[in-house]
Amino acid sequence: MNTPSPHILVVDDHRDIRETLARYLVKNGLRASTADSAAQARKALKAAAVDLVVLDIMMPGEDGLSLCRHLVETSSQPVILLTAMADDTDRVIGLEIGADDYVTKPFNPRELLARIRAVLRRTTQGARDRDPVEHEELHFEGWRVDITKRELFAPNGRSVPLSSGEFQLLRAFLKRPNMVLNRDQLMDLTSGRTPGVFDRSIDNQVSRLRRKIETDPRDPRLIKTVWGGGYMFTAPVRDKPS
Amino acid sequence: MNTPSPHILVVDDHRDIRETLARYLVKNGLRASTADSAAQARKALKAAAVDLVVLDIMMPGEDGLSLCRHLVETSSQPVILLTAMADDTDRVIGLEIGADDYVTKPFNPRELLARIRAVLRRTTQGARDRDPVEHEELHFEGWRVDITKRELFAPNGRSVPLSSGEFQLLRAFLKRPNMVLNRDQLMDLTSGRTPGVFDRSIDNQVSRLRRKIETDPRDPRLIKTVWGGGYMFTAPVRDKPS
DNA sequence: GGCCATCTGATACATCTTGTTACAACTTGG
DNA sequence: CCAAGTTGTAACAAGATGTATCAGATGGCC
Repeated sequence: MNTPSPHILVVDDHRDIRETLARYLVKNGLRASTADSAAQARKALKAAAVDLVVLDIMMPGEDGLSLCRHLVETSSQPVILLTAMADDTDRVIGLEIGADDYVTKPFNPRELLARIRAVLRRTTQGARDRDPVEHEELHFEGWRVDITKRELFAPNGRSVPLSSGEFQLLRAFLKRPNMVLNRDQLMDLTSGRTPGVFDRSIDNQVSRLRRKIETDPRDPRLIKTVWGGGYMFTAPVRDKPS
Repeated sequence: MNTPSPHILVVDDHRDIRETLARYLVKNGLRASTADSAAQARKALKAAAVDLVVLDIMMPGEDGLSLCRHLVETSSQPVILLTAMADDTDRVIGLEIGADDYVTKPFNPRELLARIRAVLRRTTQGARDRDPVEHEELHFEGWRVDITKRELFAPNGRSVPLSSGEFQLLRAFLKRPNMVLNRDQLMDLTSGRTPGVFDRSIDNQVSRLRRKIETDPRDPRLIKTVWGGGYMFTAPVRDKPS
């Protein structure tokens, strides 16, 4: 399990489209989950770390456009809109709201896949979808992380010892920078177990990690808290210093 | 103006399309130049710093697709392909070659403009200055807001701690300056939940935000109250002056 | 095994955040 | 000026978060 393949969330109220598309994406090396309404989509987004959302804007109940607006405003996932009407007005509105792309039904799944890949290519940073190299090195703000050797080096070059759990947490953050990860997702990405009801272990690990990598743990610049949402790593992460 | 407006190169062998589109782009605050063949396009690319290329792939002489491939491989300009045929195969080929978007003729100029803006938004900050993380920075009245890092800096440079909710509210305002936003809209833009009947939470958040960013909270200069309408942020907001 | 250091989740408690409520001040229309 | 409705904000409570401390668990070492 080197680099997980990008996870796509397909939101559409038509069961056949939803399922067919998801299967097609999986067959092409992506991970996919589905939702049949805006409400369900919100739940799915909380349950797993999603990298891109394919969203039908014409759905009963909550408007797709409203969900799209909310996603663009508050989260960092790119959005590709899907619609039955080939109406120019709606196309433009979608793009102006901030969706990353727009595909009209009936769509060619191969085209949608190409667009998904194009958007991912532009939006993912770091080594997210790069080939697993044997010496995976990540850099941020002068820090250097050797993923395979599980070592962390401070900007001054000194090695900082991290425990296993702290390292897994850091790696989870580095692979998804600028993305809010809630406690369930972090638990899944680090230990893989299911969190208890009053589970504070992630909070503890974050606290311990902060103590080691933040200049001032009381005013964290790297690992931000998003109240009611989780945590977010914010720093330019790059693959190798050029 | 601090940041020069993006320069678009329109490559098409139809004079009317070329000129009309260029005029439309200029009218909408972009700079534009034109070329009627792949050869001329290459000259234009050498003559001026072009930010994005709109390229008709069906042209006499050198193939548009070949130029597109060349651009994608050797330069960093994003490319939007333009074509007369609504053939799926060509669409997909274009995207797979690495074009950033694809529009079929006849096209709605407003849509093309929206797509140009979308592509520029994605590519400008990222690839250009080698910083893979999109550093979305907004400025108003000496204040500086780092959207991705969720940080606010006062005119004196000192960091002002904002809670998660306060930050989301400020961001919603900054993205829509001089626009009256009612409580439902603000609720949707910040928390995404549906407001109760006697919901005063927005009022409270506004009050808390004002306390932090207004010089005199009792005489607010930045966040105005519109009686019976909502609130409005009024201050010249500009993008990162780089 | 016995000893020790380290790691990690659980617990507890201080602190922070936010929606709710209440009430005073203000606005509007008559 | 009055009544009804709207807004500002203090006070409060529920819930979320930060982290010190502790107890098992684990693993190295003799």
